[in-house]
This record gives sequence, C-alpha cells and structure tokens, in this order.
Amino acid sequence: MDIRERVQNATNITEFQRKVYLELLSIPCGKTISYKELGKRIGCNCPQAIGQALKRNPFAPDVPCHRVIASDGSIGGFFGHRTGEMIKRKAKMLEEEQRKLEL
DNA sequence: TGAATAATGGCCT
DNA sequence: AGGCCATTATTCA
Repeated sequence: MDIRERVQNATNITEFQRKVYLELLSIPCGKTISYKELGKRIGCNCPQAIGQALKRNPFAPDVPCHRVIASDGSIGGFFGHRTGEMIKRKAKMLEEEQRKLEL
C-alpha cells in the first residue's frame, strides 16, 4: 500500500495533519518546501503546527519530513540549537535523493 | 547588516 | 486546559 493511501486511511490523525502529510508526499523528490509554503497550501498560517505535525508524524520515515525546511533553505531549529550540523545532514540527504533521481 | 527576542497557531498530553 | 515546536517577522545592537 502506498504511503499516501496510508495517510488517507489514517484516522488517528487530524485532517490538518493529513493535509500536511499529503502535501509533503506531493513534494517531488530532491525538492524542498518551506513551512510557510506548505502551511499556505493547506490553508494554515502557522508553520509551527506543521513542524510539530512533522515531528509527531506517525508515518515517519515514510513521510519525507526532511523535505520540509525553512524558507531560507535550512531546518533552522527552534530553541537551542540553531543552524547546526543536523541541518546540513538533512540538506545532504536531500542532495543524495536528488542525485538518486538523476541516476 | 546580523542576530536575538517576541508572537503566532494549531496539535498533543 | 496548558505546553510545545523543525518558523517567521520585527526590533535591538
């Protein structure tokens, strides 16, 4: 079963989260989307809720949460560790994914 | 211009 | 009902 179907069949989550995950899956491989953009797509002005939904994403790692980034192109990090190496790590993962698509 | 703080907005416990 | 969080924007230096 595709992850998308699983999300659609997921009842233990809210419609909001479902939209978030669907949009997330809608993101092309190797591509990234900002919380703001994603939120806008689902009709939500609060990227925090999205970030939380991703963090709580019960579909991980089926849901490419690493495709979601800040509008700057980095994960950013909320409190504590700002722009750290973890971000670069995710960025690298995206790069590898993109590379995989080319092959 | 760069960086830190404040506010936001919905989800989870 | 309260706290949380992976952002964003504004303001201070």
